[in-house]
Amino acid sequence: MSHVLKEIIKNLSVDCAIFGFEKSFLEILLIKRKRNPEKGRWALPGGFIKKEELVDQAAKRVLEETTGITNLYLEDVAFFDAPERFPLWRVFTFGYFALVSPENYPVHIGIDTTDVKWFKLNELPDLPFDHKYIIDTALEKLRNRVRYRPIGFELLPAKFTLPQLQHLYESILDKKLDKRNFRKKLMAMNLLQKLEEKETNNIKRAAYLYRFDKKNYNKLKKQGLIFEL
Amino acid sequence: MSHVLKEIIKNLSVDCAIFGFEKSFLEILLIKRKRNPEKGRWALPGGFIKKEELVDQAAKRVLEETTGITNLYLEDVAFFDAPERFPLWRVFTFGYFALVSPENYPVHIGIDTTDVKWFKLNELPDLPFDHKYIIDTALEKLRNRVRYRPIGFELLPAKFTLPQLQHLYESILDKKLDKRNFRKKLMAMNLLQKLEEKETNNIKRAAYLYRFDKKNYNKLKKQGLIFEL
DNA sequence: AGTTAATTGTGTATTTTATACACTTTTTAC
DNA sequence: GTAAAAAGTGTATAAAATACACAATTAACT
Repeated sequence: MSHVLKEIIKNLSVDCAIFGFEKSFLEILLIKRKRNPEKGRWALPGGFIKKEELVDQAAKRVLEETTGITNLYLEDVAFFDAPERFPLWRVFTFGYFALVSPENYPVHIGIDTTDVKWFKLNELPDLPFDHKYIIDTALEKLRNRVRYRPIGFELLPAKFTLPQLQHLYESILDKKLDKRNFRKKLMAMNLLQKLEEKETNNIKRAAYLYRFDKKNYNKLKKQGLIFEL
Repeated sequence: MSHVLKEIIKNLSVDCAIFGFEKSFLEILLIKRKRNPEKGRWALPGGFIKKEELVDQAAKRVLEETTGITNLYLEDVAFFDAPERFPLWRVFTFGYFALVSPENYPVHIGIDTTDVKWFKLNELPDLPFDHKYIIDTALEKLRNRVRYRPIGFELLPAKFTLPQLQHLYESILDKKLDKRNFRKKLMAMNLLQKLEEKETNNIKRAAYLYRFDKKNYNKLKKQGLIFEL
């Protein structure tokens, strides 16, 4: 690797808001900072952009370096430019987000990091910089998305129940949905396969498991009817 | 003005795609560059961000300095980060856009500029850097907007005809609309006032003039049903 | 074993919104 | 005065979103 490739751009960074859907709850991935400023605090995975790097690439690299997550499609959310957002000098940051099934993306502790953990969205610790604001902005984007795209289907756990899925949508949209209408719309998309199995370890009545129907999804995608998250 | 306020950030700029709607056509405002690189060519109004400045402010300032347009609400489109987009060194740029009625925003030749002119979108000159791509991206954003917001109502000329307005929508969406359905939807919004006057200087049958009903617009806006462009 | 409580699962009727579609009126140019 | 171009106008149909209630399953409790 050449010297140039290692050089960073000191006034540009990326921060990643990785949302996870686990057991009906919407979560977010945070890292514990190894260095100052804000050493020891939980924060979004982030880092500086390098001299010859595209911002998208920087986001992927930074996420991998800090959390071990690789091969994830990250989407641009917005830029954050408040002059005092970083205390030492002025840093503009690009916010990125993704929605994943945590079981598909095992994490490990990376560089500049002393811990990595999923937090339920309503149990967030106090975050440094403008990271809470970045998360809120990313959530806002997720909410807009979910209205007109079958979001997150590729990112679900292999098997899931409809109540879980509805719970995910309700978490994202922050409102109750009608069970029958939700299912009707889902079924109309023709993207789910009902399995014979039911969930285990449940209290009360067990729900049927479904899996995502990749074949149909790819067919629709070819026709341009569905877009990648 | 302090020294710091004048200092620029050499690797960050803004470029403004200002769309105008004049006599049924969608146009864009370009400036002729006074300096190298690309001296003498038509390009988007743009310039570097200053050390203590928000990006939104930079966009407003740059637009005013180069074209004389003041007091215009500009909206962020996207960032552009291709390493070779600026030939001399690496510059990230933030694209901004607005949709205006040119008659409400008279232009004059500003700094670093030898000319300012509105160009019809289908009669664009060859543009330097990635400016054509920035315009296409801004148009894409405009197209998405127009679907679920009564775009541009505040920005129309004081008096306009429905065929003109329909033409605007058709230009943005790049497709024909049904006259009756278009009017039905418009009228349902309750945002237009029909005037007694008709347009002049016309060939064939003259169309009635309408004006934008600000009172109703503000009422709806207070209820959160309408958002600023 | 029977009862209670929690959760899953299922269909229809109504309202709202979007779409398709054709002729008359006005005005200018010839 | 007639031909040509554009403005103006309403209804019927299809599609999509919404509102709504009860029976089935299972675990926990007595």
